[in-house]
This record gives sequence, structure tokens and C-alpha cells, in this order.
Amino acid sequence: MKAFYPKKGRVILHVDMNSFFASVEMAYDTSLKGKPLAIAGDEEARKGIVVTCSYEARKYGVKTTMPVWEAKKLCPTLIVKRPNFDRYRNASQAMFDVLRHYSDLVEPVSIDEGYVDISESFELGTPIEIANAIQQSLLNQLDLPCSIGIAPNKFLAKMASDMKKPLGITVLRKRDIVDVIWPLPTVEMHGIGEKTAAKLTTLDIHTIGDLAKASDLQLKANFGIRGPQLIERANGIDSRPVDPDAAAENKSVGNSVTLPKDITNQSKLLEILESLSGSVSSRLKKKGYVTKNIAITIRYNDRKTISRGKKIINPIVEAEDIFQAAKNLFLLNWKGDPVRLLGITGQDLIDNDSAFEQLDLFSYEKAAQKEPLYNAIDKIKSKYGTTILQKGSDLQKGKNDKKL
DNA sequence: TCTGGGGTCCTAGGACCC
DNA sequence: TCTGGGGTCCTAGGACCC
Repeated sequence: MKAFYPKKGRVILHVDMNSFFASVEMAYDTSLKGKPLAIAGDEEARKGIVVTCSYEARKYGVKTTMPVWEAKKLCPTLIVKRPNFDRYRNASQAMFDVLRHYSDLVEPVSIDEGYVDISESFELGTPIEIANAIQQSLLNQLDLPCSIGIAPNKFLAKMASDMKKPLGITVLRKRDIVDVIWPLPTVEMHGIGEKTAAKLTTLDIHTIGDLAKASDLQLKANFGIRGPQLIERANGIDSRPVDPDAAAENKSVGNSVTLPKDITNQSKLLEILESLSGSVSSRLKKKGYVTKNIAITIRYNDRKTISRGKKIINPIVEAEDIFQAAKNLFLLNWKGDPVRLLGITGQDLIDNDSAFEQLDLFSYEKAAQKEPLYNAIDKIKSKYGTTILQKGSDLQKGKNDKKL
């Protein structure tokens, strides 16, 4: 068995939970088992989109992102439940805890999938034995089914886990690529969507095999730096490591709402922005971030969507500050058209702890104004020692000079 | 009766500086 | 009077994924 995995080669698992939200609901309420179940938002509030559905529902042709009314037409016995994200987050936690039992190198990719590097886990068994053990543990302990791909790198592991659902275990070796991967249409490749596939078609590239043999130069000309990478992947080459910390740092935190009805009333729209500011603020605080860039998203009733953002000199996190920034952007860019969706995102995030290291004159003033001066200085002092104290009082003088 | 909400990464163009 | 090219930062939008 081990002969298939040369000593130096890596062994990567991609664990993909099967219709995760629906499975969690079934584990929670076993009477739902074996029934066509869809998780979807409120139809009345224009959120009636199938987020996930059980395999029983899929048999009727129900698919993710399908409007609920359409899903019900295909499957009249469909049970529709609202998503319960707390429940899914808890299940996800438990799921990754199980994975970490088999290796330290576990990289969560999303709420329901992750990579596990088991190159060093050989004492636990062969890769297939380990995959089996993981699948069984998840099933026995959490009542949750998954599919697992086994391969020498992330890309192939991801492709492999997709091949057998539900409850599959698929091994994909380098030498299998020609027979298994190359005949597939390009759109089946992870990282290629509808648009890219359509563009590839115009270049007479239809299958992943075509892509594997495509000209580096031609793809570079059409897709930029992404082009050569696509060719590499099509050839089964992917050296990205499994990084347990990859998901730890957020690049942005945002919230948005589709409104039950289009709104043209300015004060109502501002109210919504205010409430979004509150949720973005509390999520940032919870994660320990402050933000240096606020962006708003406006979707109009014709689905045209714009985003407008602005850098902020001194990082913010309080709901009022976020609201101020969002309100300014909104009033500057909204011309009175009916709005379908509003969103606020904080996008240059800084760790709250290190935020004080980035104090410039401006933000120092801000901090000094906001809390008792000694408090702000204490914070800096504990970071830099006493020398900064002197600097700090100089800054204070500077501020007063300027204001006068 | 259409089409959610949370993200990441990349690109392109303009401003600005040297 | 004419006129370069490189680099960086900022902003907006698009593609993709779950």
C-alpha cells in the first residue's frame, strides 16, 4: 500500500462534508432523515434561495441557488427549513476537532471543508485506512456524512473528493490524471467558473486535457498570471502547503442584507446602514480587529451593484464611526434609485493589539481624546517602554499648536 | 414569482512622486 | 517647450468559491 506513496511525496486529504447544512439538521432532528430537505431563506423577504439540500431533494432536480418556488415545483413534498448558522458553526468546530485527531496540519477552507496533510501520520495506518477512520468517526460521533479525496497535493485532493458523493473515498494519483481528469470539461476544474470556461472555449480549449497542453504564452495573454497556473493545475501540479493558520487572519469583515422590498426612502436606508454598522462593529470586536477602510455595497432593483470605499487614516471599530463612514459614502453616491441590497464591509483589518503600534499623530490625538490621556499613554507605554511617554507629550503639544 | 450572504484574489486605471 | 518611465497607493469591479 505504502509503495504508492514515495517517502518524500506528500499525502493530502480533502474532507468535504456532504450537503452540510441539511445533514446537520438531520442529525439534530432525525425524523428528517431520508426526506427531501432544503435549507433556504424566507421567500416573502426575497431570500428564498436553496442554500443546501439533501440528496433525496437532489433526486428531484433541486439544486443550490434555485428559488424555493421552483424547487417546490420540482419536488412538492420538499421540506424547507431556515438556516441556523450557530448550529452549523458548532458542528463545524466539532468536525475540525475530529480531523485534528489525525494530524496537526489541518487547514479549514470553509465551514464544511478542509485539507489534512497526513504525510507524517503513517503510524495511524495507510492513507485509505486513515480516510476511512475519519469518515467513520464523523459519522459515528456527529452523524455527519463526508466525502474524502486522497492525493499528493491540494488541487488533486479537492478534485478527488468531488468524484464520489455522498460518503465517497477517492484516491487520485498523478498517473491517474490523464484518464480521470483530462476528459472532464474545463468548468469542472476547481478555480474555473462559467466565465473562464466560456473564454477558454473561444480559444478552442474544451477539456482539462486541452488546457494541460495549451500554450503558456497564449494563456498568459488571455488570463494574466492566472494562465500559466491553470496549465499547471491541469497537469496536476500544485505545491501549496497545507497551512493550519491560513484561515486564522481575516482580510475583511462585512454584512449585507437584501431588503424585503426595494426602498427609496433615505431615512429608512440610513437606518439599515446603522444596523449593519452595528453588526460589522460587533463582529470586528469579537475577532479583535480594527479597520482602516470602510466600503459600502448598493444593489439596485435592476441588480446592478456598485461598491464604494474609502481609506481611513485612523483605524475604527465603534458602530458610530463605521456608520459615519458608511453614511458619507452612501450620501455621496446614492442618487435616489430604489435599493435592493445594502452592505458594509471593513477591509484593511489590523489586529487590535498591534493597532497602537501604528499610531501616527492623527490617531494618537484620537485615542487621547477618546479615553483619559493616561489610559492611552499606558497602552503605548506597555508596548514601547517609558521613552514613548516623552514623545507622547510632545505630540500633545503639537496637537494644541495646530488647533490654534 | 427568479436569482442570499459570507468571503478571497486579481486587474485596471488614475493620482502622485521621483 | 516638450516629455520618459518606474513605482506605489487607492479605488472599483469582476471572477470565483462555499
